Amino acid sequence: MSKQAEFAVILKMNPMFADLGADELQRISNLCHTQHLSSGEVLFQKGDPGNALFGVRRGQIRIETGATDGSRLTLNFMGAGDLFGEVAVLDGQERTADATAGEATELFVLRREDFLSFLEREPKVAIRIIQLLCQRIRWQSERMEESVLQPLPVRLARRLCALAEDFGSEVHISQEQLGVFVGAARESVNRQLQAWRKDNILDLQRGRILLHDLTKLNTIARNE
Amino acid sequence: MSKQAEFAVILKMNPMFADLGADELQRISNLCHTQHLSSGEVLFQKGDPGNALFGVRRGQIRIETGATDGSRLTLNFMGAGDLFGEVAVLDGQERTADATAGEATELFVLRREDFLSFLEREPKVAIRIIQLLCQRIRWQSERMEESVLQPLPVRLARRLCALAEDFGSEVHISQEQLGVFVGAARESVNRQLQAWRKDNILDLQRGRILLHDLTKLNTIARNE
DNA sequence: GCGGAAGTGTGTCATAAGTCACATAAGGGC
DNA sequence: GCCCTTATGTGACTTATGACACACTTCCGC
Repeated sequence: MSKQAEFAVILKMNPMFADLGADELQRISNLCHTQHLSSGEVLFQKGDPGNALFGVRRGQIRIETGATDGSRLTLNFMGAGDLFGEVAVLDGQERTADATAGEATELFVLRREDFLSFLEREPKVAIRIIQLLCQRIRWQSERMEESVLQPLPVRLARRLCALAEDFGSEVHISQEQLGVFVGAARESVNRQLQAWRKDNILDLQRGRILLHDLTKLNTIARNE
Repeated sequence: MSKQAEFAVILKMNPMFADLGADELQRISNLCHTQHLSSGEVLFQKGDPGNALFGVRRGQIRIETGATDGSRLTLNFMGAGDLFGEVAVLDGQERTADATAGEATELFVLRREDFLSFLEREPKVAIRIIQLLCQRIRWQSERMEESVLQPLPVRLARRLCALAEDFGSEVHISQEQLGVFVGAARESVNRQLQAWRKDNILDLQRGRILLHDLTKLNTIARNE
């Protein structure tokens, strides 16, 4: 499969591009480049202009933020097939976090200038993008109301399910970071995880969580 | 001032159109129509296709939702100069709430089909709109994290300040509805308002709140 | 293998906010 | 005026979660 075709597949998996036609996807894919990073190399830092969209071809990128106390907290992991910077490529605003390669990584790069001039030549695609952004705005505001008002177990279950999508049943994350993800204290996260461990829903090890029963976790996440 | 010029002024006041040039605003304004509603008349209902953007020229529109128990809760009031349906006009999705005229009302109407074909002819404006939507997405996600994690007094103060922008220092709203706005129980809202009344920040009457000290309220809203 | 750092487990306490249960008050229609 | 509905005020209780404190464990470098 050509590099471009591979990138098209990744785009297609992202909700933001999923509804575009094969034809349009292919023309966007033709704009892409690739970039290699060695482990630990910095892709961008907070404050850099957001001048591209990235797709992970292989390897891993960590999205992290330098906390005020000097410690670093990982906000997200992007693995093979993940796309990030969809918004930045469109509006060029500053990056709001740092991105570093967690291992040797190869990225697809779609540069802002290339994408914008493409949109200018293809107003129909631009309108399509507008509609997708609108969907995202709606989706966000639904989630906003819904999600944060949920009790901690629900938020935690949702996050774990989401992580399971990316990493399978063995999620490599500290309870501290999990707390940051769901907006809760580390101790509260720990207590909830302990409760689930007693119910054989999962198992705990230093720095990782083994998910045994995704089904139950999903039920909790739905909060029915 | 011509009808179109008046509409342009309203558009300009909305963050979504504020950064467009005078020239572009004027061309958009030229697409507008007007519509008259008598008091109590229904503008649209939940589930209707979102086929237009509206600006209130005079009068008042209530955005409300039929709760499952049959009672109606007002989610928002739109007064003269307010714009609503910015997202619907772009993506045409279903309305998520009902809109009714609270009094005799005259509206500016920008129809979806007119706006989209305008964007198709003017890809530069479309790209501009894309960037504005992106800003909104960023703004939303910042607020999402920030706002809902704030304690109730902060959320309440913010909402009251926002209402004061629209209605001046006499806000006509029930404590019940205020509770819905900030995602809190009516009783909690009442207790906080009572506390502020004791501090002479505001005064309470049946169905309305008199804001005496917006400055203090703003300080609380900033949560410093 | 020692020592420190980082991650984890748990008890105790404080607090914000929801829930329930009333009492009271203010308009509105007759 | 008189009732009825709706809005408001408040006390008592419960619960979820954060905050602090501290023990214990695992890993890693020297």
